[in-house]
Amino acid sequence: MSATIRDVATLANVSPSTVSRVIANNQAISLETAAKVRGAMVRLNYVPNANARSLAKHRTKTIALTIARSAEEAFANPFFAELLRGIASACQQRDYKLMLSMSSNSDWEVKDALQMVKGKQVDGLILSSVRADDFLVEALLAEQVPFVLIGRSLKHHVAMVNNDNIDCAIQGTRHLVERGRQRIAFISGPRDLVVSLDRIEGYRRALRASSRNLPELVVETSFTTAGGREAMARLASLAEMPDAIVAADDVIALGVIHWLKEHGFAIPADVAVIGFNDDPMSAFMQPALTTLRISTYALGFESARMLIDMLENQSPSEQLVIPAELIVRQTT
Amino acid sequence: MSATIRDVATLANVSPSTVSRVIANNQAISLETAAKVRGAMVRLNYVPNANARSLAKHRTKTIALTIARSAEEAFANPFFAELLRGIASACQQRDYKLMLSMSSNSDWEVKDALQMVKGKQVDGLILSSVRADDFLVEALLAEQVPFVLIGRSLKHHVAMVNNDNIDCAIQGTRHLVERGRQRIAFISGPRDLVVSLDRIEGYRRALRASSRNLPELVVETSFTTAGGREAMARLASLAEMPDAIVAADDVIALGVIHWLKEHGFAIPADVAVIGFNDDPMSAFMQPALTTLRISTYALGFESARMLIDMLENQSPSEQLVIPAELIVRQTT
DNA sequence: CCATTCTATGCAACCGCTTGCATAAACGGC
DNA sequence: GCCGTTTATGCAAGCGGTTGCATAGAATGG
Repeated sequence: MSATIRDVATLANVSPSTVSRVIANNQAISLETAAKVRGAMVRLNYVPNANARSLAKHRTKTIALTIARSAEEAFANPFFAELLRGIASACQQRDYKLMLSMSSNSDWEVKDALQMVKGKQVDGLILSSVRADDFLVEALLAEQVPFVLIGRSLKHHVAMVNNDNIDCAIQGTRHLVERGRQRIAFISGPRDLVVSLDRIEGYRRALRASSRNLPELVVETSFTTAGGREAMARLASLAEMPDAIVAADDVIALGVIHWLKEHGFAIPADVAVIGFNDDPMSAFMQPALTTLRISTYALGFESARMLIDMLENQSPSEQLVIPAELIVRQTT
Repeated sequence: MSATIRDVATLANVSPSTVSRVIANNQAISLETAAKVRGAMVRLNYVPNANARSLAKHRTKTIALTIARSAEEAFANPFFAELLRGIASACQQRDYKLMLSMSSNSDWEVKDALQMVKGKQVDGLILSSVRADDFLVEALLAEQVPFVLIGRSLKHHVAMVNNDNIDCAIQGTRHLVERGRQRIAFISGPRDLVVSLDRIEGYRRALRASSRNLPELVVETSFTTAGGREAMARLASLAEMPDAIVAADDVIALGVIHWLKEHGFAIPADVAVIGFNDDPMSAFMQPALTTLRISTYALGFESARMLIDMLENQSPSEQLVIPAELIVRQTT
C-alpha cells in the first residue's frame, strides 16, 4: 500500500493534522515544520488519497460531461470532439478532473447522472444536447445539483451557454434568400432537441421575412453523414427539387453534398448548401462548405469555466451566448 | 445532505451493516429483511457515497484514459473520438466510469496519471499514443499500476492492444508498388511515437522487398490536415516529385489531397494517396480515400475490456493484435 | 430435551483525511 | 516577573461506508 498521511507524520515527527495543514497550505504552520513535512512527503512518494479527502471535504474537484446519446453514436460527430477539447482545456487550467457519462436512453441518463452527483463522484455536471422535454434538467433542479447546460432549456431558467440558434438559422437562410434561391429546404436534426427547434424557427422566420413568399420545406434526420444523404434523397424525390439546402449540422451537409455530387448536381450552381458548426473538416471539403461557425470549442470551454466558478464561488449562474458567424465559402 | 446508510438503517429498523450487505447482495441476508431495506432505500432516495465506498473497498470502478497531447490538439483527430467511442462502450457494459486525462508535456502526463492512480481516483489506466522513450510506462511499471497500452512498448512486455503497424504499412506500400508507382513517399507522424516508427519500418521493408530498387523518401509532420498539406508542399519542392504518397494518418492524407487538388494534380493519375485509420470521413472525401482500416473502435473497446478483466480477475495481461484491412477506394 | 450447528444480524474497528477545539510555548506590555 | 495574547501544533471526532468477529435464536440430531 502507498504511504498515508500518518506515515508522513511519523517520519516528520509531527501529527497527521499538521501534515494535513501543510497539504492545505495552512498559514498557521511554521516554515520549518512545513519544510520538514514536505521533505517527508517526497521521501515517501506520498500522494493524498482523493477518496478520503473528498469524503471529509465534501468536494471532489471533478466534473462530468453527460452526453445524451449512446456511446456508439456520440462521437461520430466532430461537434462533441470539439466540445470536449474546450471542456478539457478549462479543466486543465483549473485543476479539475473530468468524467464522461454517455447513455442512449433517457432513463439511464438521468439515473447515471444522479448517481454520479449524489454518490459524490463529481461536484457538478455539464449537459450537452438538451432535449425539449428535459427530465434530466428537472431532476437535477429538484435535487439541487449544480449544472450548466450547453444549449438552452425551454422551461427553466438555469446556467447555460448557448448560441443564438434562432438568429444563426436566420442568418444562414437569409444568405440563401439574398442569393436569390427559390426553394430553400431545411434539414433538421432530431426534433426532440431544443437546438433543432430553434434552428427550424429561425429558418421559418427568415423565409417569412423575405417578402418573396418562399415555401417552407423541413425534413428531419439524424446528425450523421448518412442522415444527410438520406434526407437529401427524400428531398430530391419531391415534385420540385430544392435549389438550396440549410443543413442543421456540417456532417449532415457533408452527406447532402455527397449525394448531390453522386447524382450529378453542381454545387452551388444547381443546389446551394449551408451547414452549421464549422467542423474542422468543413474548410477542406470539395467544394468548401459555407457554414455557421458556432465556436464549439468556446462553448465547451465556457461551460466548464462557468460550472467551476459556480462550484467555487457559488457565483450566480450565468446565461452566456456565444456569438456565431457566417463563414461563406464555396457551396453558396 | 443526502441520506446515508445510517438513515436507511434507522428507517428499516436494522443496523448499517445489514444495509451494507443488502447493497452488496450478500446471501446471508433474509429475503424479508432485504425487501424491507430496499424499500427504505427507495423511500429515502438513497445513493451510496462512492468515496466512502472506494475508501473502504480500495476499488473505484473507474478507469482513466490518458491522452498524451495537449487538450488543445488531442481531439482534432477523429482517431481519438473513435477510440473513445469504443472505450466508453465497454465501460458502459461493465458498469465502470471513465475519466479523461490529457496533457501536453511528458512530465505533467506522468504526474497526472500517477496522481489519479495513487490517489485512488481510478483503478487503472488506458494509455494512448505510446512514445518511444516511454517514461510513463516505466513509472507505472515501477508503481505496479494496472494499465493497458494502445500501441506497443518498445522495451517492455505489458498488456496491450495494437495493430500490426509494420504489416499495415507493408500492405499499403505494396499496393502502390503493385500499381507500378516509381517514387513512393511516406509522410510520417511525429517520430517519437512508436506507431510512427513501426509504419516507417513497414514502408521501408515493402520497398526493399519490391526488387525494383525504389527510393526511400520519408518526411515527418504532425497528425493534422495542416501537417499533411505542409508535408506535401515539401515533397513537391523536391527535384523529382513523388507519384505516390503513403500518409500515416487519414487526416494527413486529407491535407495532401487538398494540396494536390489546389495545385492541379490529378488523383490518382498524377499522384496516388493512401491513408491510415479509415476515419468516418474518408469514404466521403472526393476522391474517396484508399486507406488501412485499423478498427479504431475495436482498439478502444478491447483495451477497456482487457483492463477491466485485469482489474476484476487479476487475469494475466494479454497482448491483442487487432487485424487491419486495406480498403481500396479512388485515390490509388 | 439438551447440546450442537447453522442462519441472520449486530458491534465496532477501520479505510485516510479534515477541522473545531484545546493547549503549550513564546511573546509583549506594564 | 506576571498575565493576557498570539502562534504553532496536537487531539479526537467526524466523513459514510465495509467487514471480521461475536452472538442470539432457530433448526437439527441423538
